[in-house]
Parts: sequence; C-alpha cells; structure tokens
Amino acid sequence: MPKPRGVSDLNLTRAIEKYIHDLLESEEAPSVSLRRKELAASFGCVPSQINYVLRSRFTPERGFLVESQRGGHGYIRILRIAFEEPEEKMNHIEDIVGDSISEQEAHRLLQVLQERGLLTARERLLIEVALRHSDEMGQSDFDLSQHKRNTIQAELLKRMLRGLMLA
Amino acid sequence: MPKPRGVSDLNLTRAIEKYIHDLLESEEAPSVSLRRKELAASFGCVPSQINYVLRSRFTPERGFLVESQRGGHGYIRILRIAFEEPEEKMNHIEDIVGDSISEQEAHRLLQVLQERGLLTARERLLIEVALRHSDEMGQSDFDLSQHKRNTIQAELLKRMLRGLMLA
DNA sequence: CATTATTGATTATCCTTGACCTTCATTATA
DNA sequence: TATAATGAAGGTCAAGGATAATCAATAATG
Repeated sequence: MPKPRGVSDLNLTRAIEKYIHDLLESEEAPSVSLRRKELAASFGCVPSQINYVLRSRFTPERGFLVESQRGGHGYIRILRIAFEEPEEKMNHIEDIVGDSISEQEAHRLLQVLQERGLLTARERLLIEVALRHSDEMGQSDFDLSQHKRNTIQAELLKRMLRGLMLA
Repeated sequence: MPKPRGVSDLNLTRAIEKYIHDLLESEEAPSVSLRRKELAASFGCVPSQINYVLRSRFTPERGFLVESQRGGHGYIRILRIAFEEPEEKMNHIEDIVGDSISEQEAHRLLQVLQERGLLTARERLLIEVALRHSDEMGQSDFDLSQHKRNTIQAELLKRMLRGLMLA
C-alpha cells in the first residue's frame, strides 16, 4: 500500500518563475525591471540561473519579451505582450506552430495555451485526441514518415486553433 | 524470490491503474502529481512500467491528460478532464455514430449535443474542424472512397466524444 | 496464437553551477 | 577633448547530476 504523497516540491527555476510572474501580476504596468545579481542573491543562486529561467520560461511563445542592458546601471526588463486583436493572437500562433510540429511540441503548446486561459481543459483534450488520431492513422494505416505526419499535424492544429481564436 | 504484490491478485498494471484512480477520487482537485521512480519503487517494479500504465490507461480518449517533467524535481501529473457519469448516454452515442457516419449526420448529432448542453459551441467547432480536416485529407491526399472516409470519421468522432463524456 | 504486460538498457531532457566573455558608464590621463 | 583604464553589470557555454521517456526483447495471459 503505497503512501500517497503530494509533489508540491518547487525547484529553483519554478520558484523564480513564480516570483517574476507574481511581480507582473501585482504591477499595473505590463513589465518589470530587475537586477540579475540581486535577484540571484535573494534566491541564493548563481546569476546565470536567472538567464536559464528567462530563456526557458519567459519566451515569446509564452507571451513574453525580455530586454536587458549590461554594464553599470544594467538591468533586465520582462514584458508581457498582450494580444488585443484575435488577428494578432492568431498570427502569433501560426508562427509558433509553423509548417511542422512534433507531438511533444504540440503537447507543450497546448499546455501553455491552457495556462494562459486561451483554452479550456476540455478543448485541449479534444485537440489532443484529434492529433493522436491523425498521427495514428498516418502511422498505422498509411505508413507515413514522421515528417509527413508532423506536417499534417501542424495543419490540423492550426485549423483547430484558428477556429477557436476567431470564434 | 517472488515479491508480495498484495492480496488482490490483480496484475501490476491494473493495480497501478487502480491506485492512481483512487488518488484522483480521493483528492479534491481533479489532478494528482507523483514521482515515477517512487511509485515504481512502491510497487516493486521498474519505472518504465508506469509509462506503460499511463500510455494504455490514462489517454485523452479516456478523459485524461498527462503532463510530466524530467530532471531534478521531475514529476508526472495526471489530470482527469471528464467524469464517468453519463455511461448510458455514451453507449447511446456510440450506437448513433456506429461504424460509419456522413458529414451531414455528424453535423446534426453535434447540433443536438450542443442543444442539450453536452457540448459548448467552441467544442463543437473543434470537432467539426477535425472531421472536416480528416475528410479533406482522405479525399485529396489519399483518394479514399466515401465509405472509407465515413468510417474514419466515425472513429474520430467517437474518440473525441468518448474523451469528453466518459473516463 | 494474438494480445497484453514486464523488464532493462539506452536515450533525452531539465536543472544547477561555475568559469570565462562581452558590454556599458565612469573616471583617469595625455 | 580624446582616449585609455577600470569596475560593474549582464551573457554564454559546457559539464554533471537527477529524472523521465523510449524501445526492443521476453514473458504471461486469454
């Protein structure tokens, strides 16, 4: 009888991510500025850890832009980009999906879109089912190459997302 | 040296499946997080066994989504999207869809489901986009017969509805 | 016999750290 | 004033440890 245990264990990266996220939430302005060294010190880590967090979490795919300046009075600024028009939102997504997308990438993207409130869990589930079916068909029934399947997948994904964003 | 696997003589996969299911039942939140290595250890099996259970039992077609993260502080999170009440309703739907369904029929069915509040407009749209894409592929890219396309469509439709309605 | 389950070896990914590199503003100096 | 030195940021990269995923072979089951 295995013990039920929660995995609430935050790692450094997620802690820093959450901290920056909270900063963005609390501010009125859609951006925050900070000192890399100070932030690292307050988390008791090496400064380059901050770069890792920014590179892996505050990407344009997730709706962020990062600016910085070196030297004296250096800084890092994180901007949350807002997509007012469904048109813009859609262009953004089309760019991210591209002409070909792997299952992994699609999976990630859907997770992010749900986190950003652009999809419900049920909608995400529907899309995943459709993508799996497409991939399965392509593999078992038509013996398509990985790349071909990823191309079809990208097309299907874009159509489904397009439909939702413009709805 | 056979290890004691518990009184119930279920096989490993079903035991792990049940364990995860029970966790989901007992929690308030519709998701559980766990460590693959620990869970495997507590069942006295190899970690990849957990992947087998997830791949075969906790699919989107069955109403679940799985997220995971590797590396230090890695985890696996299982989300239950659908609940398993409308068992009968689903049987009914399986009967209606059958092994083959035309675009027209699918269209009407989705309309009814939306009217009954079982689907949102957006969900219906997603399904229609997927069906259309499937049909278009079948016709233009693979030159399939009408009947074959309707068979594939029925399969896709059932999977998507199953995913939403039952677990 | 066909399908499902189990295992272990190998591969991929994520996080963390530290050494070394680049850029910028300020200050010293010719 | 023009330029060089200095110090104070931030950036890059690669290595190492900690997990999880994949895959093919084998066993068990129905």
